[in-house]
Amino acid sequence: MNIGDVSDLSGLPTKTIRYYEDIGLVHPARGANGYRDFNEREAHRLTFLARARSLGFSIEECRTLLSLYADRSRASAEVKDLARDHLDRIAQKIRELDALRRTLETLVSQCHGDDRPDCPILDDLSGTLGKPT
Amino acid sequence: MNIGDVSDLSGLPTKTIRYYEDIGLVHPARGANGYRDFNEREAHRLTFLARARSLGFSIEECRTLLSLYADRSRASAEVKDLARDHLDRIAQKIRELDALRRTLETLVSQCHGDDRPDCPILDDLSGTLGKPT
DNA sequence: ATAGGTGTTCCAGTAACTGGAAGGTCAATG
DNA sequence: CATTGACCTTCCAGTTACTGGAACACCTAT
Repeated sequence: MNIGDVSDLSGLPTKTIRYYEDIGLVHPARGANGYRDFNEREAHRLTFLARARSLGFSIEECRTLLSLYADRSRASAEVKDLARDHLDRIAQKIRELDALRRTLETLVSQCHGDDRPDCPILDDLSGTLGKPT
Repeated sequence: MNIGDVSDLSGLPTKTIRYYEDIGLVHPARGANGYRDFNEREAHRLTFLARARSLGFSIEECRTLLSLYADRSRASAEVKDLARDHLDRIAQKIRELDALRRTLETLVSQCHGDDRPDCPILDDLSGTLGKPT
């Protein structure tokens, strides 16, 4: 398969696939014309990567997941730990964003938002008032 | 004030402050020795930036906010619009992360996580099963 | 004089791509 | 056979918002 085919298959842009080869996540063979030639296994690694990335795993986590996937004797506990760490980070990020959202909502609701110049949002940013949050 | 002083004041690392000067967010004067010399106004801009960044506004949004802040005649509606756009993006991000969290939670809960090799998480990533989410 | 704590510049690296230029290859058509 | 257009190649640069480090100047105090 050429790069365009695995791109269609995996949903990853060709640019990204070439990048993944650069950083050693896939190892396609090369045809006589210099084109990359993906076999089943390499194509499968790409769909695996696409899914793992869409779940928010970092490239390095994906690298680990791929090696765990290739290791037929690894314990599922290793994978679960990685996934749980990732889950914790996501949950933490959500909490942070939610705190941010609440602060911003308060500020936005306090700003009358008309053509007058006084603005509680800028007042907060400039620190001229006791800060909320 | 030297850069170290405004760093203490604003909570921003000196590296970041130099970077902010590079990209034109602050314009400190220079002393005879070549050291940056921050007056009240420039120091204030830095605390403004620190707060705006901590609320998740991008550098370019901060640039806009600073100019709106400097413009005594601007309408508060402009600021409110910017803040609301930002709020919308945050809310969207939260929704996405939450969907991710739910998917991962399902996967993690399905994995027995012991020393056996079979693992629903990897199965999902490899696409050998109907995908949840 | 010297030591430590500042400050300066400049270069490179981070994460994960993305865009674009310049050019080679392939399949089909006229 | 030539050409067209889609596809492929490599390489370089840019993105975001910094961060680290090297090499060097300066300032204060002992």
